[in-house]
Amino acid sequence: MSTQKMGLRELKKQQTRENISHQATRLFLEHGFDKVTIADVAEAAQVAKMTVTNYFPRKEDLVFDLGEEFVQSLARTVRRRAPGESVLASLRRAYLAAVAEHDPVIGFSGPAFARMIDASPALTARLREFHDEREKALADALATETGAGPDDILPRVAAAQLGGVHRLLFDETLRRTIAGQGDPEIAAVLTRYIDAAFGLLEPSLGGYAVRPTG
Amino acid sequence: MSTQKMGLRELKKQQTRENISHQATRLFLEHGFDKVTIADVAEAAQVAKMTVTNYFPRKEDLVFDLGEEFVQSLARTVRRRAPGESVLASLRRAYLAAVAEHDPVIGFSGPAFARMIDASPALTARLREFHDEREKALADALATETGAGPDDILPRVAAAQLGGVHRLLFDETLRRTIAGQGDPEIAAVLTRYIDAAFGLLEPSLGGYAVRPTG
DNA sequence: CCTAAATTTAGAATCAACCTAGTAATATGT
DNA sequence: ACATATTACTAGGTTGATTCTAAATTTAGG
Repeated sequence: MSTQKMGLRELKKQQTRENISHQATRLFLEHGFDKVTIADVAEAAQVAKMTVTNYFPRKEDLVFDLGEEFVQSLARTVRRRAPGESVLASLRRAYLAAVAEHDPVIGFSGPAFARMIDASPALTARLREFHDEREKALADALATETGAGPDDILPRVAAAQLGGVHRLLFDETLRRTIAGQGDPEIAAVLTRYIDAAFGLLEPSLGGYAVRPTG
Repeated sequence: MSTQKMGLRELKKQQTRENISHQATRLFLEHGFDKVTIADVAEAAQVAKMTVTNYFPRKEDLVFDLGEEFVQSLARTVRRRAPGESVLASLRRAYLAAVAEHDPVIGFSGPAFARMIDASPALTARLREFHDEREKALADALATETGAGPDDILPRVAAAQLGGVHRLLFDETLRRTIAGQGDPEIAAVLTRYIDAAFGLLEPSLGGYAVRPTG
């Protein structure tokens, strides 16, 4: 990931990718996602169109740099939860922490970015896909953690409920950001919403998949 | 909706639309969604390409004829629930009924159709969008039913949980259909899954939005 | 029959996505 | 250091969904 142990070739690839991504983001925020073509991005980054497509197979990928991090976030939180902690408690704790630091991964991406996503059906669809992947990753983690079989539906139901809450709060963060509210204000509201949403899940999931102590 | 009180023009439009949809479905099931072009559909239906696009703005719309029905189904069930019945109970009852009659709207669409969707990222994405619209429609219905304000998140959390379960069961139906299981067999499994999934929601949502008696 | 409105058509333009063959740069083995 | 194999990049073209236009056709309503 870092520049450690990286040859000249890897370094240049990193630079090319970053340059393309940077130019694309700049153009998208300036003119809107749909108004900027792949050719525009290629020209701004001084590379061939094909090079843009090589690094970012879909145009939407130019926007969501944190996609992989986003997809893995819930599954990772669950896997790393402390002994004696339930899945629900670990996710709630992690979410509160992310809210406190205005983490972009939960939606604190700034007004321009939020507007750009909201204005583009293609980006909204891609975001939906990420939510889906994240839920699937969580379901897999839950199945592994609880030793459930492939036909056991409980991990998937739990993942749907938990993923649903996270998606909801993400959308709310975006919505309020677009409405012009500041991050601290949104964070305050989210804290209350977290209590309502996770609190509702407490009776059904509070005792689910508590990691054994020791 | 019916052919009642319909002039010649409306009738022909209906026929044109049905013809296009029918030819498209036939071609898609035969060759796969991605292998058939809009031009192919237009040629088979003996109309101009533009006419296909006029009736079905997106290529995916040629496939999902029951889309609007699908989107409204949960909200309508909730609005029509009996006095004294909770939202959760009404949805559970409606789902069991749909399973019993192998309703296409919950995923009983036949192996060829299921495979077609599964094989096409565009159709999968469109289906995701429908799930999303359905959840939003349900959230609106719940907000109206409970007289919740626009900043009340409870209806949206409930809709996310309920919509999540429905999406899960839909996907499971598709998955098993693709795996070659017959409708009766799938219906039997679903009945058990319904108990597990709705049962898990019982403690959190069992008392939510019970319609007043009288 | 005649005119207005709606529908359908043919044709072109745009652009994302994909493909291919060739060129340039880097890495590797001697 | 040099030759050769890999890998990255480029240039150019193809496909197909989507959008737009103006013209032709069809229907509705006098």
